[in-house]
Amino acid sequence: MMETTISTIISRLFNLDVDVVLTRPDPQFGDYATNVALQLAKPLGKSPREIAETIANELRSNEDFSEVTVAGPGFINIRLADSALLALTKKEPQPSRAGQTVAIETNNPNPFKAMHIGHAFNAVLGDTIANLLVVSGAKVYRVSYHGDVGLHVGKSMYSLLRYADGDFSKIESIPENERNSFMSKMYAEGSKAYKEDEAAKQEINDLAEQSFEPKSALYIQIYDLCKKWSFEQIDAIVARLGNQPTVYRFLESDADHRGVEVVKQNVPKVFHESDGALIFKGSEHGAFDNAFVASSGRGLYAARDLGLMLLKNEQFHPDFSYIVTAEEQRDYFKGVIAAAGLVWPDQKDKTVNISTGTVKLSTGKMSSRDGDVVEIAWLFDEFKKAIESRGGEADDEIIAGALRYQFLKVKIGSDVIFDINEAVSLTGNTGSYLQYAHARARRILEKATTDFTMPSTIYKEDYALVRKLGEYYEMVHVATRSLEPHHICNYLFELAQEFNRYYEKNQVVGDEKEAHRVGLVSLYADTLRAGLAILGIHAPEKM
RNA sequence: GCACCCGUAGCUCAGCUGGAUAGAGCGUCGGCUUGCGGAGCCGAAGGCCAUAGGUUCAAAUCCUGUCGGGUGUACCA
Repeated sequence: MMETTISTIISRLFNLDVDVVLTRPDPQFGDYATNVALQLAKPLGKSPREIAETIANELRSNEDFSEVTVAGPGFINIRLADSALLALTKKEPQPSRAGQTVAIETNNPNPFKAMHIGHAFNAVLGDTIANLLVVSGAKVYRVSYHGDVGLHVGKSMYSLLRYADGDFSKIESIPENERNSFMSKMYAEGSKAYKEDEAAKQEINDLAEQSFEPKSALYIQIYDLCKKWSFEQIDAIVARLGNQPTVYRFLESDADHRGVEVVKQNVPKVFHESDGALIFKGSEHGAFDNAFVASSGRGLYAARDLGLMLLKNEQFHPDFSYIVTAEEQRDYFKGVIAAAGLVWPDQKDKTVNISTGTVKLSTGKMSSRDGDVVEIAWLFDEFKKAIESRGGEADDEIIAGALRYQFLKVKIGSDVIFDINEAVSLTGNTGSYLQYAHARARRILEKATTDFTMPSTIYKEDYALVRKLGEYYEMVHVATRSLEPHHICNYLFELAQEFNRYYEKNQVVGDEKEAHRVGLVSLYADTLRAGLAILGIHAPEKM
């Protein structure tokens, strides 16, 4: 590592231990830069430039460096020798989580409700973070978790039972392609009745209770069928979005009694009785006081999350367990995680909540509570139209690429303002730009008339591109360490721009340097494909 | 009320373990196409990085106040 080389030199010269940080400066300055001399100025009582010169002198004898200069207030700028710069392009990302086992929820839409764009956002983020964990060497289990009990089930069942009117076959005969909107409608109607009609509210509460212990055979028939339909829909949509399949589906109905058991066993050590409910005083742990078990004795969402932790441990024994949720649940999870740490001290901080922003349309926030639902199938159709209007062919992989990129390019935690026209425009910093860039590069390789050689020298016109290619492994390291996919988006976009600049001025096929240039194109196309793969975006050969 | 998050170009966002002239996309304006895919490339205009202080050789980045916005605040999930 270059950093350690430099810090070794510093400790020899000045007898001081410092963390050397190398940055990528503006190309005019060099390939790497460090400001250690500025940091050392004070403890050494010398001028930073003088210190920088002393260090630079030592570095100049290193054969990996073609030029070491001191600039500005005392920056040390390093230019790499061609061989060293080319070596960077072949460097593999470090497996910083090798040996770790992790579980991560990569989707968790509730059955009986419609899946909207917010679910897609969450699923894409979870899946991409899972990809980052894989790249960093962890053994990754992708799981899902679904709320198959509770009030929302009562709302849907209210409408479903009315629709069936005692006859199960009326539900059973709903054609496959109408099921999603049918379920969505059933939930909306139940939701409306709950708000507007006191009698309906009573009935829905009872039906919600029945999601734990059904009272009629018809309830069970409808519940089981619609749950099955929901999961079929969820799996299909998630696959269409380009997510890797999950290996296990956890259900709240299974987590519930395990969680309640845990809570009851830990009164009064962790939980306390208050107004008949069992609560955790989250306010003493940076969260808020929250009921885990209701006064009725019924387990609540928080208890189920504890039960889920148990189930995950039994299944996978993960070193870390990641849960990706919207930021609204941040304090809630802070409380649950704090409680879990007290219940199981050896599991403390094992569960990590990654909070995301919200997807908003220009018209406002979208949710399944009001009618302003953006269905994912509709989004796919819009993308398809836009791509085809450009004369392109749009399959699901192309569309999912555009959609995923839109979600992933902002820093995790930020809101995504989803402007359908912008998302669909396909120009600029978009998934389609990158997919197109890749397809173009592959076409060049296809047309090449000579066998390519891996570049061994760097011509003047190659420099910017080669340097960018050499940043890949560093960028992956940053992204995997922080579990922030947007770094990859930014990098790939910059890389593609750099290549397009190169390609604009330098002919590849037919040029006397063809073999060399085709080698560069090949390196570029492979890098692009590798980066896109982490994002879960397909790199097409043609489009 | 209290807690957490946020405020960077007209719009949408990067940059924030402090460092050299604050970047990109979209939009606007102006160029480039007799060559491998123009979904492209080049250029211009556009910023007291909300605001007032503080720490520092150095602040968009750290600290504090103020203003503005968002989210959460137990028996929904």
